[in-house]
Amino acid sequence: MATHAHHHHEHHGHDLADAAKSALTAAGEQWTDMRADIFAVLATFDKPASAYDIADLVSQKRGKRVAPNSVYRILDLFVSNNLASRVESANAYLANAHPGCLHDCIFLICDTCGSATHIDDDSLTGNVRKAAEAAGFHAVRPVVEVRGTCADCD
Amino acid sequence: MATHAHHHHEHHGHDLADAAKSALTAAGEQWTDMRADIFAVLATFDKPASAYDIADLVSQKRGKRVAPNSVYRILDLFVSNNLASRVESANAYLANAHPGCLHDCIFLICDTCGSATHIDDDSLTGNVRKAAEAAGFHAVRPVVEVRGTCADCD
DNA sequence: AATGAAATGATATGTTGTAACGTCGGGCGG
DNA sequence: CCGCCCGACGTTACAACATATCATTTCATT
Repeated sequence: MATHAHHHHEHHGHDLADAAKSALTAAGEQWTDMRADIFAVLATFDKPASAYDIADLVSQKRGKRVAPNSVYRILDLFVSNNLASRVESANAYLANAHPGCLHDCIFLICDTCGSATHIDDDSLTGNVRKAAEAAGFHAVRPVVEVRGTCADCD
Repeated sequence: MATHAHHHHEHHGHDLADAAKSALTAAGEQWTDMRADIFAVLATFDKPASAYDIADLVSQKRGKRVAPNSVYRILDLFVSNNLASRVESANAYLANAHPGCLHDCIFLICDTCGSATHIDDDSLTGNVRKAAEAAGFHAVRPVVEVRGTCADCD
């Protein structure tokens, strides 16, 4: 079973945006309007959002075209600072519900409805890292994702 | 430590192509020239190969353009029949060294040299599946990949 | 205001993946 | 042998994802 010593808030809505802002500014980065808008849009998704999805919605919201380019830049920044994660098997991104708190994330992606849920299991991802190190590999970023069907779609 | 009860041959070269052919025909699929060529090319890579890489090389080999389209079709077939795996975090494919033998694979991908090594640890991937099921998720395909640096590049 | 650094915009292009439909050839019933 | 069907492959077009390059804006600092 999963055991991790610390406690998480799961932030939501405005609260989440605040936490994101705090985490980013704490890292010495700016919290600009553009970044706020992109984070806000990303946070509305319950499934992984592609950079182009986000670009479209932010463009609407601003009444002015925002190029994918800009979105990618900011998503990369978010990922670097744990405000968001990239879901590799979906070429898409998810807002992190507890920004500033570092984990190796595990994602469960439903192939039917597309929703993704996030679980933490540090012992499990720790074992993944250990297995890699045992093979003489220096693990930097474990990618643990599970494709399947969620409880609702079963 | 990893434990798995059965034993693997690690096939190589012609031996590997033979094993692939056997596995595919055993599944009721045909082993055509095109499929043989694509498998052969894929097997020459020690790092994940993109469909386009493969298309280029097979085109050379045949002296006639082979469209990515065709390559994807055949790669999908290979993946379905465990002759190859898709490396999600690299958008690329690897030949499976022991075709016909079903595992949840773990890949270690070096961000420096691009090489990928494959390890099996059924207890580990089993735990990933268990963690997913515990969350009410029906796991079909675990994706466990580790980005980092290999022993040679350290 | 002038400067310089960071953020964003604009444009182009590269890479990855799929859809739709046409053609070829081998097996099979007639 | 003939016509038919079906699986494999070809061709073209396009959709989706991602990055490169350079210009412009913004804004804190001087």
